[in-house]
Amino acid sequence: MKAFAALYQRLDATTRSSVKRAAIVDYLHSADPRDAAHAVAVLSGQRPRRPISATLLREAAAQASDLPLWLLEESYHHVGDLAETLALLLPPPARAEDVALHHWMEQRLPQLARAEAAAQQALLQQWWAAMPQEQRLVFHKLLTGSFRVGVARQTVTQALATALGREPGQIAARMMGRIRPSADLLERLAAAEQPADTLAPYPFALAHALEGAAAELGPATRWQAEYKWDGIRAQLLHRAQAALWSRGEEPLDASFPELLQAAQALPPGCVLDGEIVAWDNEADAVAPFAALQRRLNRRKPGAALRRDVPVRFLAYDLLEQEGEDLRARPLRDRRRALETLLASPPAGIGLSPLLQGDWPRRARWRAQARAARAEGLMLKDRDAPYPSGRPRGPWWKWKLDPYTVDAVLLYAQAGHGRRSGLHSDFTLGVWQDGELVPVAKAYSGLSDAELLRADRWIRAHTRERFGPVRAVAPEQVFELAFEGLRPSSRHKAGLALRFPRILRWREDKPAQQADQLATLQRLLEGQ
DNA sequence: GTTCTGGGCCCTC
DNA sequence: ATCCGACCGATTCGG
DNA sequence: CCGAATCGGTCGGATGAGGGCCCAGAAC
Repeated sequence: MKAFAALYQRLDATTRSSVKRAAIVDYLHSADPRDAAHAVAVLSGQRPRRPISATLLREAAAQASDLPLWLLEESYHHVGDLAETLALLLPPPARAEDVALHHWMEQRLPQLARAEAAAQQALLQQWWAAMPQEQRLVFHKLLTGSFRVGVARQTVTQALATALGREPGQIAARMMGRIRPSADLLERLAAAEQPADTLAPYPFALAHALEGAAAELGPATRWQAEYKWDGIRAQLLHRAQAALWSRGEEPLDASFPELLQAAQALPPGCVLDGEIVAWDNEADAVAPFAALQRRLNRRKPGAALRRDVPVRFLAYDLLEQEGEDLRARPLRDRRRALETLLASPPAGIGLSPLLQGDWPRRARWRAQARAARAEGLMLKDRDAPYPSGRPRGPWWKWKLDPYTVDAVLLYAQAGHGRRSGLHSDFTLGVWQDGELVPVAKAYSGLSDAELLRADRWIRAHTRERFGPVRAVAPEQVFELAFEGLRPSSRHKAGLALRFPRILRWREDKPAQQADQLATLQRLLEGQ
């Protein structure tokens, strides 16, 4: 763990990816392969399930440091990071022993997870007493689950490629899906042959938002247009078995068994890229995203739920056919192969239709997108291979224009991490019968300078404090942009905004001129 | 003792 | 999802 | 011609709403 803690410190001390890469390479060269395997898994975002609740952890830390719980909480609010707060407050260890990372991951953390509450705290006391101070932070990061050190999967991939002397592309392909952190992980990543039994997906192609006019992309015939469905992006594959993967590389097999069954009817050795959508059988159309959410994260959807919320996989790309990787072929070829493959698709799998026509015609498709339960259109270069990651050029999302609303700042709360100490988290409201009712929280959209100015204003105009939350004089108006509305119990207004963000600070506008709740309610009904 | 509720986490968008 | 800001590498600018 | 400024592309970090899961503690 000593070497891993040192690696963490090197990663944490810089924002330069070149330095981060070098630090990981150094670590991989010197670490025990068993430890390296776990380090790779953790750094690339594969975190163990939380072995102890935050409450028990805090209590144990309060006891170990002989501090009252409230003081620990207060310190946490100032530091903004639980793992760091605890690392700073605990007394120095009585003795120091170095336990290997793989031992922590394979023995001690599972042991902690299995233990009863009292035993968990006893174990922590025992471990803290023998843990070198500089290892605590990393240890707490492993415990709290929030292992964020600013290392992208890609950084880890590049470091692995350097350390193992392989192409980043090969490493990236082998890192897809779940990583098994066994002692031979590095060997497996470096091996010349891809294991035949893999059910791993391909790296997902992602798109940038289109800025400017679509016509600037060139002739419409070069661009394939489809709806941007409001569902869950996924790869559905059939190799030795069927499998379904989310964009975050989480297996979705358990949640959507009917899609797996459908995939088994496809010829083996094929991988589809597409969108899982909820389906309205009566209307024979896509159902709202909210319906789909009831299916997501279900361990085992019951028959009633499956009947209530039927789903479909709308395919729009074919990445593999008869075991052959098609990604290098131009989209027009892949699309043709996809249409042939799905000429008479199994129940549950559909073909996402193309939206033909020139740019003005496509602008009209886009204008109607909301009625089709789509968020806009996708525009894809027919001559381009399947993109890896999110490059600029081959794929664009041409979303609907967002709605806007002018809302009044009601409450503010301090942020975390980079934002700790700044009141960056705003709750905003609109008018109803002469009162302001909260409709949304928003932070993003202000520059650092504006945030600093807003923080100063908030401190000077606080009316009341509820713990970390301040109620402020209802004077400041912010223009919010959002993608849609839905009924909500979270906010007093009874509705919530989707993807709210601050467009600008309307310092020119008095609070009385902010928007009315009725306006938003009408918008919700009209949607 | 059983059921309800709220908070934290973690996934989607 | 969204957004801002920092960094990186390549290209252009200016002395 | 070479170093400095600039620019597009990427990456990192901090944040929204909603639903399921899990656990602890309260209510019945």
